Amino acid sequence: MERKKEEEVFADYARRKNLKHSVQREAILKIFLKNERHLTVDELYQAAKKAAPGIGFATIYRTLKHLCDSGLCRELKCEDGVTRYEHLYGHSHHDHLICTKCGKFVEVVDFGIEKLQEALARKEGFMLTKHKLELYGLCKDCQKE
Amino acid sequence: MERKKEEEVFADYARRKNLKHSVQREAILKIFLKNERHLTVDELYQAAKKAAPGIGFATIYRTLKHLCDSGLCRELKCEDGVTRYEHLYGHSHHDHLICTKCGKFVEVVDFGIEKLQEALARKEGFMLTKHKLELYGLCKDCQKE
DNA sequence: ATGACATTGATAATCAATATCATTATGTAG
DNA sequence: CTACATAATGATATTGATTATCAATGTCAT
Repeated sequence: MERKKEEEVFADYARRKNLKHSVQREAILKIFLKNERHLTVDELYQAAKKAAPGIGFATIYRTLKHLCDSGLCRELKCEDGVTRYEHLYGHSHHDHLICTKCGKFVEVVDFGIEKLQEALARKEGFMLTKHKLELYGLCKDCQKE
Repeated sequence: MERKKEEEVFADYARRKNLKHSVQREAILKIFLKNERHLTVDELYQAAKKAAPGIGFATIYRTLKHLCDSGLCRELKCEDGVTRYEHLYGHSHHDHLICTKCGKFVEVVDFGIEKLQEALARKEGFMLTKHKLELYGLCKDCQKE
């Protein structure tokens, strides 16, 4: 039972949605797939301009929407006001550990925390659908300076 | 060792900053203090208009900035894109349990979770400074419908 | 009452994200 | 290959939230 590759997932989505090909979208997709980092719209735009000069922000936003719809990508509204995009497909649920100095993002999970969250919600009569946990601090390297 | 009242905290701040009085700011302050709920800018604006007709959004924003500076208030950027303002003074750290249907906000704390967060961060070499935990789901009432 | 200066509201400006729209590109059917 | 339907693009306008600007007004110590 092998998992489909991200490229395939998007190809399926494109077929379902009757999307046509375009160098711009392919460029953006390629950049997104090559980067496991959490990219901002601007970073994506800067990188895409190299492969497809003249590309506009609208196309970046449009393509990101497609990526999210297809299940490959997830929008992350960060505390600093910047919106970042992370890989979703094949990534199980996780939270984020974020360095407030260098901006490093680390994906973390703790089943203990997850369990306690459930218990906490139940105690208040809530039925949980999702949660968002972001831990901010200084990473090992940034503590030295 | 009694704790100062919120009114006093703001008065001290105003003195420090050489703020002058104004009916508008006093109206906003009064509304904020009377409401323990998590208010949006618009709710505050609507309420303030009754006490000070002709008041502008700029004044709401300016006053909220003062309230935050003074330590009475905290800005909360929620997942739904709406910015809310909550009471900070005298409120120890807490997280939020949010109903995605009716918008109810419940303040919660769980020391177990806090401990595990610390441990998790330590394991990754991070020194935590703050965190943000939001639990989304349906509250008891909204589950019935 | 006066002068220094904080405050206000209207308005313009900014910033991220969306919508509009004429032009261009893609792909399928002949 | 051509034609046609339609998706995609980029420029530009628009929106919504927030901030900056500025002339007019309010506050307050003297």
